[in-house]
Amino acid sequence: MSLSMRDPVIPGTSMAYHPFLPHRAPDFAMSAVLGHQPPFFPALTLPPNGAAALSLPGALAKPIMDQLVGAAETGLPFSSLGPQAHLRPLKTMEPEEEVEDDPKVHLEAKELWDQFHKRGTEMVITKSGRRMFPPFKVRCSGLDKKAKYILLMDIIAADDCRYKFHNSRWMVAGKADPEMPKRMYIHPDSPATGEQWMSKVVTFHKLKLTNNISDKHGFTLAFPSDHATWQGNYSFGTQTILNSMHKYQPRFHIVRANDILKLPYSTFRTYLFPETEFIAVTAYQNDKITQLKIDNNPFAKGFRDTGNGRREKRKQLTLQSMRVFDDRHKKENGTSDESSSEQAAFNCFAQSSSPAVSTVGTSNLKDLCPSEGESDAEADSKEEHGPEACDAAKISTTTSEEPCRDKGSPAVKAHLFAAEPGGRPRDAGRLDKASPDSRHSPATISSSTRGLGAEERRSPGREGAATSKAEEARALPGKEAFAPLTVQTDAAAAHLGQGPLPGLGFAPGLAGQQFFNGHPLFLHPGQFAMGGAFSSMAAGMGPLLATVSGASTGVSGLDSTAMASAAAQGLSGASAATLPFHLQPHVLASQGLAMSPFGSLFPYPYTYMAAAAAASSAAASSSVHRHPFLNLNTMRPRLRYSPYSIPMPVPDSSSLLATALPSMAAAAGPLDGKAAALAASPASVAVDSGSELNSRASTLSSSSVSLSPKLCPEKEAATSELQNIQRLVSGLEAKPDRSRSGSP
DNA sequence: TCTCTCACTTC
DNA sequence: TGAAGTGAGAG
Repeated sequence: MSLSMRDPVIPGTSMAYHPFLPHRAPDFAMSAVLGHQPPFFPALTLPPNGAAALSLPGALAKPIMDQLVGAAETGLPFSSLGPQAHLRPLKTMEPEEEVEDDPKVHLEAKELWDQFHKRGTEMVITKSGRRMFPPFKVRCSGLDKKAKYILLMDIIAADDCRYKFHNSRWMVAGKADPEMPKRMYIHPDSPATGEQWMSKVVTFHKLKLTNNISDKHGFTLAFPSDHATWQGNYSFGTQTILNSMHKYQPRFHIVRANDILKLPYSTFRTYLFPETEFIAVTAYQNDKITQLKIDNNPFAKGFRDTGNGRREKRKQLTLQSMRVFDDRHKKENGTSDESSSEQAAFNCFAQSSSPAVSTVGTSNLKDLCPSEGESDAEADSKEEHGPEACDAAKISTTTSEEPCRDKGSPAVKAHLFAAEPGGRPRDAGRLDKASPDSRHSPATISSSTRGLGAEERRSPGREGAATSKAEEARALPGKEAFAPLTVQTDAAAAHLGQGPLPGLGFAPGLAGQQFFNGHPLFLHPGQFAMGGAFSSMAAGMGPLLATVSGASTGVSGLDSTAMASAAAQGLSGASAATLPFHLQPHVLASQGLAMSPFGSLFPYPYTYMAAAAAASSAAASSSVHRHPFLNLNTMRPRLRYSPYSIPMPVPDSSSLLATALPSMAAAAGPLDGKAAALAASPASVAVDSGSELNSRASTLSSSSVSLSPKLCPEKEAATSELQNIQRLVSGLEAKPDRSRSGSP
């Protein structure tokens, strides 16, 4: 399908825009492609000094501005420009010929992410910028070896809430603060061939998170246009600006294009990994997360119990305090049951944390165990000890904390697509999420502007999974179950001429524009940013910016960071090592370009949640904006999703997988088989609308809720007790240091 | 809550 | 050797 097949932008409603250019560029480019003067061009014009106005880094500004805005530099209003403008030849603006590819993305360091998700999902942001931890790393497969791809990442608000850490858990504390300008980070090695990308793990460790709205790592620009759609700032930079105490969801995008200029005309495949969702904080709130990072981040090695640094000294001090406390406690209270029990717990805590007592190099596991009580033991054991200690450490199958709190993938996913009419905090909805471990599944979001009928599908499996807590629980101890939910946006069909699409988060103005619908990059004008590519321009952006067939940059740098987490990952998972990728099908073709039909998506047995990522736009309502994938069912189905859901670890079902994906099944380990089994045949179920979705969501929610009661009491009791102990300890120390107390 | 400095680490 | 990434801790 060629670009010419797309419907023209509806005059006065929405305007296509190029992320790096004034909004007119794309339209103009399109006009060039179409070979005619766009009739809808208003009188908007670019400032003569377009390039300067954009304040783009030289390396970027040059090629882009020269080629796309070159005409503007002459002072000519776009409206007067025609195909004869100084734009690149039509040919170069056309999308590359269709290439057979079927990108799949596997989140690396998944074990670590899972632990991260279980423990509270805190991600530190600082004024100067902090790297993400766990590091966002993915492995791609299914790419066309010869074709070039641009890989991007951005972080979007997960909901409209502000959070607070209260009583050892995250709670909604109100409405979200105004959203920070969003940025899109382009992997510095982009563009690179599929072969190059697939040869290594793609890491985004250079992306930093900051709360400094005025950080200089970005390039902000203001558009001169009066048009509401174009107001706002675009920023590009190595750092993504986030609001502290707000929840975010990283997204990964694959775009097959050898030229950044083709981004607007290329298919965006967006992948979401629920377990990577996090709450930005300026200081750690949850000790468990701190511990996780200390134990897995090389740079924090100095704080490990096994180290010789300050941590060790501090621990010793703590030990002393503990002894004092212990003695005093005995003298004062004698040995009542209560004290005994408390003491027992305390001792457990202390002992485990004591290097002398704990197994070599595995002290942390126990530290956390008592401190939090909860089922974190499993998590802790895994992460701290790696696989070897993990199994043994799996004490609790109930993610006590999880059920009670607002986390959980399956439910999350359900919620992602559940309507939230009252603007109900997504988080609230999440209260009923099931534990994340049962389904950390990557969500794939593919936006498409093709004229397919809007449909929503859900795999039967999801329902079963949602309702089957037992199974979920069962799955927890062992491996992760995957609850796939695939959603495909079909912007074009969904609403052409229908006006605003709240469900998708399309700005009213964009509703009628299919060209860019479903394109995350374009649907989030205010959120677009370029990241590290600029900082490391020479290496990464050079090629990217060199429009045409620039020499493909190698991906040598992709794997540069081998975090300690890798160790943990490797340890804990036999799964990680043996598992083939957790592939994510995505499907979408942006702008009418024919891409794999949805049907082709379902065959993938993996857990995916495809959502309408693209949806949001600067003009979109805040909630929608923040949640492109939410409220999908608030209106007519605009999404086609297929939740593969769930945890139906039935051996037999694996056969299905094998059938569907012989090669994959063969390669996959037991876990995969399970995951596959979980994924019901997507094609088989075509949910027609939000109503069903809602009902399903409801089911999920209710089921989750019902489960909570069972899991919480027990856990809470333990937690409470532990917390009491912790408080006592805290009382003795200037600062509570749960994980480090120890006793002789 | 946030910011800054510090000691420590990796690379 | 030094730049840069860490969490702790103080303010």
